[in-house]
Amino acid sequence: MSQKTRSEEHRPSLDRATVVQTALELLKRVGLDRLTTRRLADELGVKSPALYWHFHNKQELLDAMADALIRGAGMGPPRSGETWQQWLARRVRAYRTSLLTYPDSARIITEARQLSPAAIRAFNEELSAMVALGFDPVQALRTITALTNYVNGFILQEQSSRPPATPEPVSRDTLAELLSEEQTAPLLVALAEGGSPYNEASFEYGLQALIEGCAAALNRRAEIKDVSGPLAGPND
Amino acid sequence: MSQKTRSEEHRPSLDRATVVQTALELLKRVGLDRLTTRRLADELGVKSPALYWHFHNKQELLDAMADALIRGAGMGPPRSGETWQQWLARRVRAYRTSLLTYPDSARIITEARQLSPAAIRAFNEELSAMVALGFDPVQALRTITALTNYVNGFILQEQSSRPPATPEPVSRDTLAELLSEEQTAPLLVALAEGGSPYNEASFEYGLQALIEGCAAALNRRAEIKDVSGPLAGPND
DNA sequence: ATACTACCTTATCAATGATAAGGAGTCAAG
DNA sequence: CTTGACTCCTTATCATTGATAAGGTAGTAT
Repeated sequence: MSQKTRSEEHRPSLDRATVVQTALELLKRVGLDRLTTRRLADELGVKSPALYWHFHNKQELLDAMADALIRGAGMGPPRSGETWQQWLARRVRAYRTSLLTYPDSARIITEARQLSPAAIRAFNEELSAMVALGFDPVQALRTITALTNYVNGFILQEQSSRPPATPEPVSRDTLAELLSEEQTAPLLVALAEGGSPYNEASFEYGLQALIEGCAAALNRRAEIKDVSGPLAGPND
Repeated sequence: MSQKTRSEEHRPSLDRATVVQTALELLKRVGLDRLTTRRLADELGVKSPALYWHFHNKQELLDAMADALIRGAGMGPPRSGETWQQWLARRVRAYRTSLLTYPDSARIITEARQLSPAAIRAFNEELSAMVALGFDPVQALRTITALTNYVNGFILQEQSSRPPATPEPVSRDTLAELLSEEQTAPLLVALAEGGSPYNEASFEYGLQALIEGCAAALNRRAEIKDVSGPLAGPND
């Protein structure tokens, strides 16, 4: 009774995977606030209540979308010969690049309530790889957590300014007024010389800083361990 | 005609400041998704359309709330004798502590469309202080940006798991199952030894790493400048 | 008195997430 | 072949929520 050899015909037109896939495509075109259940149902050639057969509610669909976004964002083990710094930097860049192709993706991810077992397992795999590279588990988790929070925060801001509307929160002319005619206001100078705080260079700055800072913390701990007990792992 | 000596009576029961204040109190009690215009109006002893006299739409109210949250989150110049590392760390901690008293505050801030001139000016003040401490404007902006994005990302996750419901995304027992009985899974070990990735220690780890990494970048640039041209600013 | 402005109310929308009830197809058992 | 059950979708219908239109009331200015 549980083993159901489904015949070829009457294959249900929907399943979770296709719904999620279509939802992501729709998201890419119209953004999160126009991603309504009706519109998505239309896209699937179906009426909106049909979605509730496959998902308890919209949040569950959004969770599944978040999961798909994360899993499509290039998790994976380090390449051979890569330092963990190179690996994690590559991974974080891939994550950002991937998310930037979907508007509001960071919002969806940060508001997701829970991820799939598969995603959690993949995450655990990464921790294992880090441990293999010399991290202890707590540091590995905290390092990934820090990186993830940084990227999410960054992308969130990057995506919150609508592309068609304002490339920056406020136009530069308006800013000049606000800062009371001082053309030497550091904010104006910084924007003129460094561009938007949400460009590639700005992203790299924080990413490198974070990774470097984690490396420093890791080295300190390694030294301490070396002193207190020379049983430490592969610390080159 | 513009100078209106308002008589004592018939003082309008609402103004933006009180609406924002009441909205923040309501937020603290019920959270963002129950912060509806009707409920807020009730709280103010008024009918919901009255709000639209003071705010164009709900987003504008949320923007004002974001602004109030930011301005109440302890911006300010460094204390005398403080290194910029100490100053910024203190500032970021105060920001987090302050935001954590309001549920969903990070969501409100990251989704805000624009801040008030006052907030922008305050931000510019901070950049000025950083420049006075040896930053060039671009680095100052990028450093603050990085820190802000990290904190926002962190708090967002911290606040996304509902306090009454799940203290962690998944319970530890469930996790154990998911990770296929391996009690040595790094994720399990890390959680057991280091606690939730959204606790104080985890926050401090990333904060310190980020600040330290920025310091390293700053030092590198200072050295380069020292070599290429000794015209650099107040550099110790 | 008249007109004007500031501020709020009542009535009403449209959009959206969600549910209830039911129908059409498929399958297995008798 | 009929019956019942299960899967998956539809039609009808809600309740909630942000928002607007139109109007009223009280002061203020002319």
